[in-house]
Amino acid sequence: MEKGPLGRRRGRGALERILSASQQLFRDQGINRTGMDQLCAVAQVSKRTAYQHFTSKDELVAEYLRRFDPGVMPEVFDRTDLTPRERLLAAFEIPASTPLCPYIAAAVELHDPQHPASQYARDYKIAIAARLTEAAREAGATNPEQLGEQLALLIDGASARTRVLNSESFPTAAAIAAVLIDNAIPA
Amino acid sequence: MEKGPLGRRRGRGALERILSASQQLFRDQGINRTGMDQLCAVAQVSKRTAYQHFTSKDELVAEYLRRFDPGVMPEVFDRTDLTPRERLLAAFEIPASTPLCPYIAAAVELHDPQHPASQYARDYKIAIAARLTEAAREAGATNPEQLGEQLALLIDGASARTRVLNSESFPTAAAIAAVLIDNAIPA
DNA sequence: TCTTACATACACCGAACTGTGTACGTAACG
DNA sequence: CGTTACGTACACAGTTCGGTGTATGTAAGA
Repeated sequence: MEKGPLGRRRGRGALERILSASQQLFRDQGINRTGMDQLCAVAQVSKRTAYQHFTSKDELVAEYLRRFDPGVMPEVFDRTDLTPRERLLAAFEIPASTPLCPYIAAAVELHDPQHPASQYARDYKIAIAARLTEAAREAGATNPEQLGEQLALLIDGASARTRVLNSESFPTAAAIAAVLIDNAIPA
Repeated sequence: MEKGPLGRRRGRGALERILSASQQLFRDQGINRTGMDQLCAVAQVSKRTAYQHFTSKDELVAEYLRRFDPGVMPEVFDRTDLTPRERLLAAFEIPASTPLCPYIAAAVELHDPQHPASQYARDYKIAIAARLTEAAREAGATNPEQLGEQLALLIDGASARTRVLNSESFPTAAAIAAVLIDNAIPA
C-alpha cells in the first residue's frame, strides 16, 4: 500500500469518511460553498468513489441531514430520569458548542422545497414538534399540540438568531418556554 | 431609439431597475442561485451598466438589504393610532404575502459574518429589537429589554419556520407574544 | 451646440462547479 | 487460487459563475 502510485490510499470505509467530511464542511462553510472536489480531498477519497456511493451531491446532502440526528434529540426526550416538564425545558439547554440547526440552513441554502434535503428538513421539524407535543401531553398540558408547536417555534427562533447575530439566544428562548409551560399546565 | 443595434434600450433609471430586479429574484430564487446575467436580463440593463453602479455582486446584495426596509417596520412602530401594547402585537400581523425575512436568508446564504450584507443583517435585527424594546418601555413593561429581545426572537422563529415548513407560523408567534406581554406589564 | 454622464452591445476571461470515462490497483472471501 | 466488490488516479466534458475590455450610442443640461 505504501509504494507505487497509490501512496494516499485509505482503503475501505470511504462512505463514512465522506459523510464525516460532509458534517464538517457543510457546517463550517455551508452546502453551496463546499465543492465536491474539496469534500473528497478532506475525506481522502477519490471523486469517483464518492459518485459511486452517491449519485449526486443532492443525494449526499440529503443523507448528511438524515445522519445528523436520526433519533430526534434522544439525549433530551429519551431521558427517564427527568419529568416530562423537565424534558421540555431540557430541549433548550444546548451543549454550547452546537453549530446550529443544519435543517434551517439546508432549506434556505437549497431554496427548493422539492429537494430531498428540504423535504427531510420539514420531516425533522415536524418530528421535533411531535416529540415536544408528546412530552407536553405527558406533562399534563391542556393543549399539548399548541404547546409543542410553540416550543418548536422558540427553538427555531433561537437557532435563527444565534446564526444571524452570533449571540447566544437559547437562554432567552428557555425563559419564554418556562413561562409558556407554566401557563399551559394547570396547577 | 427604435432602429439600429439599440432596439432594447431602456434609458435612464438603470439603477432602480437593477434594485427592483434584485428584490424580485433574490426573494424568489435566493441570492446564490441568481446570476448577474439573469439579473441584468430581468432588469433590462446591460451587464456593463450594472457593474458601473455596483463594483461587485456583494455590494449589490448589501444595497438590496439596505433598501428592503430602511425605516425598520414603520408601518408598525410609527402608527400613532395604536397604543404601545397594540403596536407590539401589530408586529406579528404580517400582510400574508410577505416573502419573509431576507436578512436571515442573506446571513445563511452568504455564510460569511464579515460580508457587508451579513453585517447589515445584524444591524437590522438589532434595530428591530430596539424598536420593540422602546415600545415595551412605553407600554410599561417592567423589563423592556427582555421583552423586546423575546418578541424579536418570536419574529425570527416564525420567519424560520414559515420558510422551512411553508406553514404560517406568525399566528402561533402572536399567541406567545400576547402571553409574554401580559406577563411583562403589571396590571 | 457642445460637453458630459449615462447606458448599450457583445465578446471574452479565468475560475469554479457537478459529473463522467477509463484503466488500474487491492483487499476480502469463497 | 480466483472472483468480486471496493477504491484509486487523472483527465476532461459541459456549464455557470463573477467580472472586464472596448467601442459605441444617446440624452440631459450648461
